[in-house]
Amino acid sequence: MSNSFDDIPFFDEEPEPAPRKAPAPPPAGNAGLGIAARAMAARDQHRAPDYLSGLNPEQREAVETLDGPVLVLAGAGTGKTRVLTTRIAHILETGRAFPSQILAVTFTNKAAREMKERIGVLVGGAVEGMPWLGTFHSIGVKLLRRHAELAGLRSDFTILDTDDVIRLIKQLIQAEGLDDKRWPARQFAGMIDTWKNKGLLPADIPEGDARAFANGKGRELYAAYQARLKTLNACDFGDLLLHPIAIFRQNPDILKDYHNRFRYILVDEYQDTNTAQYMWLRLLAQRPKGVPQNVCCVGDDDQSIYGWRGAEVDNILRFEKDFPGARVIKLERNYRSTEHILGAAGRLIAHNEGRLGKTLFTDRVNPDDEKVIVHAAWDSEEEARAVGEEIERLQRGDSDGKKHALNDMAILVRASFQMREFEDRFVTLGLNYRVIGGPRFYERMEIRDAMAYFRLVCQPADDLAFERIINTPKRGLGDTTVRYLHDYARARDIPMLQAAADIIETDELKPKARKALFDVVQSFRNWSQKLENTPHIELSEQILEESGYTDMWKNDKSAEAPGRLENLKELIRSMEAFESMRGFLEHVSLVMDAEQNEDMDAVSIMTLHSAKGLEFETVFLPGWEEGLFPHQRALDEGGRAGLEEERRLAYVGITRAKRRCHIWFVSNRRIHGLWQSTMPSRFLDELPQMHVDVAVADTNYGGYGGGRGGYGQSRFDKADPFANTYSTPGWKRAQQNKTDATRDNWGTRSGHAVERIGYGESGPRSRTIEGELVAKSTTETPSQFSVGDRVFHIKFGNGNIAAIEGNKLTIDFDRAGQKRVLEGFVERV
DNA sequence: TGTTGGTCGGTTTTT
DNA sequence: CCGACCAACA
Repeated sequence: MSNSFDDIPFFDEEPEPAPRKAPAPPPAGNAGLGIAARAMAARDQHRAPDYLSGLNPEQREAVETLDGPVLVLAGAGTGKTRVLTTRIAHILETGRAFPSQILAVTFTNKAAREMKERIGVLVGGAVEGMPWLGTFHSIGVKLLRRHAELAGLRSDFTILDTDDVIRLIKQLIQAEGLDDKRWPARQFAGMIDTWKNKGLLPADIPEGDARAFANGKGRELYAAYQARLKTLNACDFGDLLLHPIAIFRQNPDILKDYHNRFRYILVDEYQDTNTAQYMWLRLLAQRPKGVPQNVCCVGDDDQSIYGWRGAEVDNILRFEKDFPGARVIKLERNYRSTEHILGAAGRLIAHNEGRLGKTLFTDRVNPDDEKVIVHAAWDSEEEARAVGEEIERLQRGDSDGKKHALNDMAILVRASFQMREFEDRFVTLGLNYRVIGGPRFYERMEIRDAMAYFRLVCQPADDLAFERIINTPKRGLGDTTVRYLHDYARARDIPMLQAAADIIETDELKPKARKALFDVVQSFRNWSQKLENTPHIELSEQILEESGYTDMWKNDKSAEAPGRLENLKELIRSMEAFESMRGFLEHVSLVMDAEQNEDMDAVSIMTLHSAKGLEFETVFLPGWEEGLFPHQRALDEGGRAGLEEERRLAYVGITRAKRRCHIWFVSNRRIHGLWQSTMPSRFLDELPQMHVDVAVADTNYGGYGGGRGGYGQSRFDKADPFANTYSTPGWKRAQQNKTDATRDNWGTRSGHAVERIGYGESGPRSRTIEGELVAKSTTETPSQFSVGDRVFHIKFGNGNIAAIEGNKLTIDFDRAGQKRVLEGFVERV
């Protein structure tokens, strides 16, 4: 069957687009001093081009320093994207390079899309001429399609998603005769990912890593995985970077071609690059001595929040070493936030060591600007309720007479489980919200199934797609048949679809299975033939109809079925934007997200991680408690570095706010089903008092607790409401360790609306302070309580102990019903 | 082949 | 405590 890839143009077959306004093509060989001089002259003599006006001096320097390496340290809200896009426009307008000679790399597809749009606006018109603007991965695919054979692949290779990868690894683990329960495929997929992020091939992985998995067979398993990918004519995401790196290293002539091609290289979000990306970049950016390395990296070390998935902040920290003579430009003038927000964020991030050091400032100071407000709530339910009320207040315009749009507000959480409470609350309030992130369109089961059909039509060797849909819908081709097919194919080193075609010629299978398989094979033959001459939309619909896939969902009576059918329609609709089925598949494998509905006015709820790069008038930051934020695991696993990354996350959160930033913490949170008392986040102590207000009693204290010790005014009555809470060993140590860093905080902390419920002496909840673990001490000491004891709990009131397991008590409360709580939080009455 | 019960884990996510 | 996922069943 023909499997040509003619519809994907290779770069050197594209006609060179003429520069839009540039008078002459770039001079070959030298760095174009003549043009530079002319551009400078043009700038000095005439009015600067429109696109340069309105840039501040630093931005302008970043745009106009075209020769040699440049590092732009762009703080939050300092116009980073503007610099990047204007710089590209400037390169084009001064005729220094054709659009196809600029390599511009982003991390997300969204960023790439936005950059394209904005360059289009600046240069006036479409930017189709920028074929090398994209994510590391999409550019990687392009390179790899061009040189696939050098990586042992054909140019029509498939890109596997995580789901495929896990299934494949599982097969390999089982094939090795290993227990896939003991050695989970998911975990190994994670290990491979980590290795590939570091640019490590099977031969390169540390011996320790290799031994740590699959009875010491880690390395073999990784090698087997790579081999299997090759036979499948497939690669995973990591390979999109690693294969090009290997190709460049082994073929200096090819690398040289690209050196000649890419006159200018730009990298966005440089602080998020991992080692593999760094290696890739260095290969492309390096130049013989004397030839300027026109590489411009833009980033912010203070916003590096992806260390846990392999990003190396170090890449940005050592830029000047890597590219000698680099010009380093700091953008510190912030156009987004009020002085209070910048002041709070700046003081917080100053607690990190090992930063390049920037201080954001603004001179648009307004005495009416609200300080950052810290609120205390009793528990997460009250937190959600109070945030909901604040949102409604803003919406109505109570406080300042202005009615605020929900679109201008966001709730940024540390962990996604926090979202639920807000969603619940907003549903009851009838408040529109949208969750950003979460499960994505192309990850839905029905979409993946449909895509598997399309993949198999385009790429008959895609065994993973074959196995996914061969019995979906049910065709009576169960495990036994599939395994037989699998073994048959592996033994002869042919694709399973081919194996199926062979087998139906024999009488190996039972008549029923044979008939079913025959039908499927026929169908695929039919569809593959139509691939070249039938419009892809029509063919796709046909495939889903004829395969019985849509019928399967039509006959499904479950509640989700109609939604799934709707998604399938949406899938077909989204294909219209593409020229061919292959083009569509490529897009989807790289761009996993679908557009969000922006029309509705709604509050956004998302994690801090997905908020990077966004901005909102008002930002709510709930859950600032030790253990949650900074997250306990970040501290346990990352120590000081982990803490600093958490702090950067907090910095990212605060700097998302343009005008209003409300931070919340609660005293009680249910973690793994147990009610736990929590301490306010240390980050709160790191905020400067002069930019922060503490909201006093701004919530309705409903709930339990009745009578005695109830949550209300009384909690402020105590001479020192922190006496109990802050008597844990960890806290004491933190007090001793206090440096000048905390001196400018809120001093005595007493006006602070908090009370803890730690009655018992340092309960079972010691924490980590400054990266030092004070163990999550669950030391099993015999309980001081017995079943039947009458006890009091500050949240739930009085009750009787029904059961005791270690330090966990099950208590029948008079008013709150049965709850499980840690014994440190109750006292005998 | 679909249901059920039992176990395990429970931060962040792109491509 | 709750949900996802997997193995054992009817």
